[in-house]
Amino acid sequence: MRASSLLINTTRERPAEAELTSHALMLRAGMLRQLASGIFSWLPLGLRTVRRIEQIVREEMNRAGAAEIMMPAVQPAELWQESGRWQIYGPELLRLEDRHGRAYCVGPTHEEVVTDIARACVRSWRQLPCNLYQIQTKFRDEVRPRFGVMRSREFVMKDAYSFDADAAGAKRSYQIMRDAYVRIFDRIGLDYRVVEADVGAIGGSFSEEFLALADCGEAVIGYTDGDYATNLEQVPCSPPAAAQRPDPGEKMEEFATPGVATIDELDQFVGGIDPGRSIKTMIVTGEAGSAALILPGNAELSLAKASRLEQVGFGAALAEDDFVRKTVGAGFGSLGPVGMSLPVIADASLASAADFFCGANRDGYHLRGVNFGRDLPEPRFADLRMAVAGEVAPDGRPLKLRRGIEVGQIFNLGTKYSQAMAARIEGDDNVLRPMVMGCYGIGITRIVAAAIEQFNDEAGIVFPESIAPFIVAVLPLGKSPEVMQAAESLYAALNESGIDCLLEDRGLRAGAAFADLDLLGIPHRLVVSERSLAAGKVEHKARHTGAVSMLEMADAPAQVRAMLAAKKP
RNA sequence: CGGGGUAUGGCGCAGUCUGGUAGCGCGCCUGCUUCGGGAGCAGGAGGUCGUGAGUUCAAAUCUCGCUACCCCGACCA
Repeated sequence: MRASSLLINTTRERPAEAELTSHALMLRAGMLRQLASGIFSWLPLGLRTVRRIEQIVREEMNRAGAAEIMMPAVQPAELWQESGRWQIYGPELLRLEDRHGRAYCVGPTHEEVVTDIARACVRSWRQLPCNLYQIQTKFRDEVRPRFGVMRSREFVMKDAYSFDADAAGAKRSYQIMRDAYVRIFDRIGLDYRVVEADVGAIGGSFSEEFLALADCGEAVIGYTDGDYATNLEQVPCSPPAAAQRPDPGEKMEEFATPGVATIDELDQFVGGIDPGRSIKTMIVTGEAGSAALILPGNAELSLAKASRLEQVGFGAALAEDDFVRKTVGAGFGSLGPVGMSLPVIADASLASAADFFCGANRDGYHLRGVNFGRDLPEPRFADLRMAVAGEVAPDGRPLKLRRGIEVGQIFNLGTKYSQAMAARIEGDDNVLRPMVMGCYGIGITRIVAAAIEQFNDEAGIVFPESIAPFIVAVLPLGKSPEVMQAAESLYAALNESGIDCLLEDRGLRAGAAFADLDLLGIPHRLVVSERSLAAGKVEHKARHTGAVSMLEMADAPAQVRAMLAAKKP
């Protein structure tokens, strides 16, 4: 392509609305334009990178035996009512009506539609396993979109769905997808980790996330120098050293703590509490009900772990202020397990706690000298807290933390949707059973942002060859016909040899052209000038390393090809 | 949904307190000179100042309402 036809629109200044480096660079490079909150247009350069990512994904999905389909973005409410999600999905689902007053939604995901296809089209177990995928625009009405395409409302996703006759088959399909994902992210060149993840509301038995490492990521990975890596909220905490619980040494007494609402304030107020002896109480509500969870004052609650409690159930969230006030009779900051009407579940690390401090369930008061078994019933203990850096991970090594951007997630779904929507198949034993499903997502547009977050420098984007909008840019310097002619034929030769090439034909001055090409992140730059042309050569510069070398003009396409080939694994 | 902020040309901003000619930088157009790391000079185009009402002789500026966008929090298969 010629730069003159690409509507290249770079800016020197960093746009005010961009928080993240990647977002700012995408806007500066003219890849993207925001239309409304969380809704973007992709401009020619940006779209080329999107398409290159799609192509890698498509090739690997096809290689893995998945078949591409295209499902509608707008979906009838009936299907969602059938799966039950019309009621439970919440405001993130964009709902609308057609002219006849019939209800629809803009698809945030496609389990319902694909299950409908499978139940109609899969007629024999002999057609299984079956894996259908699409690359398509999704819409999720996020409360607060942010960080450009990192968390947008409309985005491009590859979603795949596998159907198997039984659990063993589903497990094989899952593994095939997992392998495909590893190939995809390796080919793109992202620095990423595969971590065990929460199955969340989508249900199912097992899930892993693919996280691109980046400080701006919203997920935290707990990992070790060994193979261990899990989403932090799922990392099992090392069991407490089996200390004997000391006998109660103090009498329980209530004392006034005006204005004290946090553990830190309590600590200050009392004048220093042993970390193990202050307890915080959090009221959590999920699908199954509410419970009072107590944790050491310095620990953080994992809502994912709370969701696994039978008393709480899926979707655990901190209870509303009103609910707490009505149930307990006190507000946040004065809650405690003594005399609590809700089930009390204690973090395992509290098993040996004695003579502790906690809220009194009366505003402005706390209790001291509280002991399990004496002042309140012996609670049930469970692993509730978020693991912290340095503690012993399940593989015995010290736990480390790193942030990551979720670029893919794969689920073993089980029969949640096939059961609800009667997507059944008769086995070779003449018994009708729901198909066992898996679903597999990749955030195509989010990968663009994640990659730029990983690959940039002061001058701009440093795209890997895998997803760069162009592999090579040919830049003629000077206006002589000879230079233009040489640049044109070099451009043609490169294209002919199958290398995606940009001809920088906008007639920019050298400095401006260099700056633009650096900003756009094109991996290889070939400069044709009168100087080099006189020697029959062309100057090559690698964006990644900055290394400059002179190539024989006639030989340049072959040499560039060789450089590309050398990098392939 | 709670808290904070912003809205002036394609982009970044000043002007608002103290009402009176809409301004600067980048970019864009024309010309001349220049031409290997964002050139110089000269000339020029482009804005119903988010929106609706009000106050006033007069509103970007003051008052009230609305909307959009950004940030923090909550939320997020």
